[in-house]
Amino acid sequence: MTLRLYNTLTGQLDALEPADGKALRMYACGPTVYDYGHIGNFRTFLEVDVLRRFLRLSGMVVRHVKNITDVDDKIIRNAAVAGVPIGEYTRQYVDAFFEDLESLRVERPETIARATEHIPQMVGLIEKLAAAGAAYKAEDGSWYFRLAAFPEYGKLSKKDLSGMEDGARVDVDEYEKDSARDFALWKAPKPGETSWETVIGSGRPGWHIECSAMAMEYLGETFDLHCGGEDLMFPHHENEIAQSETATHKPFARHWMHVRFLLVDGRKMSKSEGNFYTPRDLLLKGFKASAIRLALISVPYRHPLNFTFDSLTDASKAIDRLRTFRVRLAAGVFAAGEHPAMQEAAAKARQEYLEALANDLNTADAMAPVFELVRAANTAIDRGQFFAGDREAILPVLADFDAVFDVLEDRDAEPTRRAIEWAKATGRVSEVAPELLAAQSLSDEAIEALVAERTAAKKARNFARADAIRNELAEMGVILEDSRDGVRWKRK
RNA sequence: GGCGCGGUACCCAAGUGGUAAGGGAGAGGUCUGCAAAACCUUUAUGCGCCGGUUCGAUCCCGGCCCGCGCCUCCA
Repeated sequence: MTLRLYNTLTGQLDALEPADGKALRMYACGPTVYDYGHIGNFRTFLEVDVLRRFLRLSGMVVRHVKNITDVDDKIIRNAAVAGVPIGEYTRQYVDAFFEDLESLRVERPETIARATEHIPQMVGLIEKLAAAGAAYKAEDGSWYFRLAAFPEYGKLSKKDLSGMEDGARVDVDEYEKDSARDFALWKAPKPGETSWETVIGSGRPGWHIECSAMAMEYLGETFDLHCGGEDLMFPHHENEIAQSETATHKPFARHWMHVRFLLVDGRKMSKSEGNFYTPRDLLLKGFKASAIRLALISVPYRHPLNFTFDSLTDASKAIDRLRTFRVRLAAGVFAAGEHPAMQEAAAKARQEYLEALANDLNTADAMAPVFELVRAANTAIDRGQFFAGDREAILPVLADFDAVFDVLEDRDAEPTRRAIEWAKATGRVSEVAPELLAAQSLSDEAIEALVAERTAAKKARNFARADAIRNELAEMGVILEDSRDGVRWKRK
């Protein structure tokens, strides 16, 4: 099914297809690793994950490049304060980033490109711009892009900068620019700063140049899709377009996708507002990784997402409903045959699910038919009108759902365990929810033993003892469900 | 000031020019030793407010109110 995706460049829904008819080449702006990623960052990465997963579910081959900005002013400053080389400083955050992506089950792109490993490509691009007269070197050795060289500047963000007077907002640090809006391609080092010796001089790359250089390195001068958070639209992406298209005289990305911001309690998340959360913070509070994932992707990417703790609780319960249903299907014993109505319901749900996603990745709309199918199937099972063939019709629908949403399999213990380990290692144990520590201390074997004891007590009609065990487990965050096929338990 | 977005039930949140998906929560019921899970019933004559277009508007147009984002580093 062809995805119709909003294209910032054209302002409309455009079909997203590989220009070469083979593989969809996409570039997504990744993190600047000067600190732990927060849920706002991860919303963007998760939405891009939804995109690539849907494309793959549709049978498309995807070549996805994600960059890691491992050199910039903040990194240099923070590393200097810590008294370590920038590579050492960023390593902890790069590692943490990948760990968080794994916790949130974000698929790994085909290529991860680190800025510090592509300095020659960036220098090459700057030389090319210089040769074309679009880049110039300032007295201190910094290089700037001459905005006047690219008349189409502003076409992505629809900004008309013609009225902007030169010098109206001159940054005092950048007095050497020819024009106030010219942006840095290469920054000359201040004393003691990390720098590279290159043919264009000593220094470090400006931010925008890395994405142009790396995207072209792996995807070619023109590629299919460029993604990022809405804040990157201007000036970052606009600058990428300017420098890339000036250098190649070819369109840079054909399609641009921008993920809207996540808000917390209706406000932009920021450290100073005190509403700033990382996935780790939430795991330590006792929220499951799968709930974080679902909460962050269940609102379509083009709408602002208002994050609240309630949204996590809601997501967690929704996941429980789906997981419980799947276990019921898997564990149930059904007679051979099938029910026409159920078969039809499954086919309809799958169709509606795929159509919703194909319509600009409307995840909220996509979930509805899946839940409707769950209810229909539960009802049929309750009434004994559900057959083995119906299960076979429904399981693929759940599989398609999970190919994108990826929350049905319970893999929540590991991210939580990792977060607790991290908290212990970094002196944050006080931030760990007490019930989480209690639950962690209870092994699966210990739970099984208590469940067995309770079952025995029930058989002896010693309900007081049975209930006592159930309550004890409940306090440790373990929920029991009696069923005809035996007792099921799960961690809350 | 410029650009843009949103205001749908108790909460979250889709959606369509023809009469409001889904999730969570609440209430009542079925089932159960009791629970849990599941199911059934129930919860917006209403989609910020006021006009207009239309046979008909939550959805189109205009005005207004409220909230938010970007325009500077930022996912």
